[in-house]
Amino acid sequence: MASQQQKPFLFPASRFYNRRVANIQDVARLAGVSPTTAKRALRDPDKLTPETLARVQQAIAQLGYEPDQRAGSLRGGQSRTVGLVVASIVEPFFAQFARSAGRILQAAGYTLIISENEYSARLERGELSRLYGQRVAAILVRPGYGPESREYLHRLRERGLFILEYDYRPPDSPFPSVMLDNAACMREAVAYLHALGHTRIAALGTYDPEIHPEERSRTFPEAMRECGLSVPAAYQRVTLLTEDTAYALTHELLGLSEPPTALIALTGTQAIGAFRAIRERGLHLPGDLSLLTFDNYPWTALVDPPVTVIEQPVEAMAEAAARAVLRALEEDETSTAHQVLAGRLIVRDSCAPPRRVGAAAGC
Amino acid sequence: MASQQQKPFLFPASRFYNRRVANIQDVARLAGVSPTTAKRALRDPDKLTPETLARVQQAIAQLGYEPDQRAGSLRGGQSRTVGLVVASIVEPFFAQFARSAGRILQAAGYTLIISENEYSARLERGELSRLYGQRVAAILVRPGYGPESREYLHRLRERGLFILEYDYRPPDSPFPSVMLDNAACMREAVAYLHALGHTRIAALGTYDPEIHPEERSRTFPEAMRECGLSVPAAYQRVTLLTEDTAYALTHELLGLSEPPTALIALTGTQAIGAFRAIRERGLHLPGDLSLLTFDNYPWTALVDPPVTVIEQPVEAMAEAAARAVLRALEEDETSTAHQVLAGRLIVRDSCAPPRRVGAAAGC
DNA sequence: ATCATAAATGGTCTCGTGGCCATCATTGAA
DNA sequence: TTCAATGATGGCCACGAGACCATTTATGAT
Repeated sequence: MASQQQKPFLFPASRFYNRRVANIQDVARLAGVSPTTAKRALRDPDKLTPETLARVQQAIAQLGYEPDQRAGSLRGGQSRTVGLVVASIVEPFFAQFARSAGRILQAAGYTLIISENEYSARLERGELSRLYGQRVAAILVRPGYGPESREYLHRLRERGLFILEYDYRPPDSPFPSVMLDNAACMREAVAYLHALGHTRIAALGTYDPEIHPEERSRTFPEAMRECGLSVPAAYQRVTLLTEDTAYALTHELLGLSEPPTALIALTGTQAIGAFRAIRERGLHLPGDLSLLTFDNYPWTALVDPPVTVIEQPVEAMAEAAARAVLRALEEDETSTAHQVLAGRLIVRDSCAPPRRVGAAAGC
Repeated sequence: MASQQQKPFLFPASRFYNRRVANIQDVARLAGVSPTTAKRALRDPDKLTPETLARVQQAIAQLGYEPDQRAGSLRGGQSRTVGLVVASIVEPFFAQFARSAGRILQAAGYTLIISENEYSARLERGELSRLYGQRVAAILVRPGYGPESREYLHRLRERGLFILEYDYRPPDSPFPSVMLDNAACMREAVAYLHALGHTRIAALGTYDPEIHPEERSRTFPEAMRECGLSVPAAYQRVTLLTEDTAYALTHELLGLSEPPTALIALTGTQAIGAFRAIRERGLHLPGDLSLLTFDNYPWTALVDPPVTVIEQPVEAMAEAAARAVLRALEEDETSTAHQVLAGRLIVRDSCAPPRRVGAAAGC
């Protein structure tokens, strides 16, 4: 036991009396070498004679020494830490994304710090600050709605952080991104429903630049137009990506005098709300109504009928994002690429031709 | 623009040329005060004359200065960072736990670092090391199975970290803990099924000290005994808490010559596997079989029939855990309390009296 | 006017590690 | 024997903020 008397330093909190943790100096002292030599045992061991190396390693083992990452990163400016901002960690899409991205980054020696913005740029602003306080080297962000964090993201980039947006990308955002091909997915969804004979189709959420600027909502009317359809004004209602608002909106839409015959939920969470509302109204899928949703969550295959979904390549998206981070941090490659990944329509049993066929048909 | 020429220091990575981030010295220089005074503008502003304060604040705003948390924590030994080890972040129980605990800790100025152990102490060991490398002040851990991390947890405690276990607690573990009252929940579940007339009840997983040391499995036979029932040897099969193993086990159990009339899934994820297997065998709930599961996940209310569940007070558990951390870190209160929280049986429609009533009945 | 007191401000060291340069020892060749 | 080259090791400072003590300045009482 060396180390104890050398310095009479007391930590502020009484809990830490006697709790000094071994550092590289203690290791060096115990091994009878200089701190520099001790460090080399960790960083480039071949530079030491086998005997010295063994002695230092013995000391490390004896003291249970483990380097302090904070101190190590202090000099370089950034830490081997990456921030991940998700909208909501309880949303499986984000949980899976976090897991996949985290694994890749960890394998490369980075630690992920996750935070939530609840789809709000205002909350995001605070989270970004916290992450910057930790001097993360990069931030993967699913941007929240609103302008409150945009300027700050730019400032972070100027400070040397690598910023990447995923899942959502504000208009004209200059940051590299990893996105689902929302337009193509929406086209495929609409085309599929149209082919079944639907003309009165509603998406759970209409585009709104402030409240609901989602690409899926924006491209829905375009996809409809491509099939020669249009979205009735009564169906155009702004909502959020939460279960409750989707539930309320579904009730509203199905209460119309000319209700939609097919519903497209934009996320798996929305689909839960829609599903609840549909059941409450005593409607049966797919006879009374067709339902299609983004996100291939486990439960969608479990309910009756199993729900037709558009599956997102979550792992591939997370991997693309993580690899972009590694390229930027380790190879200095400041790409500004916008990666777009394809989704996949998985047809199950929640969609069928509409009951009472109206005027339009064919395509 | 001060700061540029003062030091000709170049960061190792070329990306950081010219990217020096403002520190408190830069602020002080710009405001024309000493670094100490500049710091005080942040920590105890009342100690400054209003004019000086304003000048420093102006400088802070102009430079966009934000303190480096790493440097700040270096001196004190620990950082304002807390590690959270979950088994799997895609399991909603853990995602919710992480969210709730994270919010409380963040509100108190801490940052949460999440990592996964996949129910394995071996993997956990590595994650703990990573967390310790960041010098987290505390670790909330859902322990993985196996001995590989126990000694290390003790060492971390000796180094001053506050360790708390939640959701699972190895036998004789000395660390404070926050647990569901698994025994009571299991008793209630078994009593409920028994009251419906079931005698052939199986839990999805039998206690095994190495592979499956879950309290729920351990207390299941006890709960059965209290109702005068016993668990047939054929039902006693060791499994894991994953969907696939639960799926396989359900198939096995239902393939027996005397299959159980009621199944208890130990987690929501297990329930998904069980549900799939039940459906594949063409069995109908609750007529052919009763199913009851831990975890009140959203989908359990959505499927047909809605599944009877035991709800865990996830938020309360997370809050209890987070508060324990804050008490330990801020008030120096090293409690070793084992908190146990009650679950709640939510009866829905997946349980009914068994079809062909065998010998036993009543209770 | 003088001194005591408190308020405001500054100086200096610490934390643990990484990077760079200096030093010392050893070896082999001229 | 001397010199150069190489290998092994050590010294020193930077990083950014916190803690503590020292110093300067203002205030008020005697």
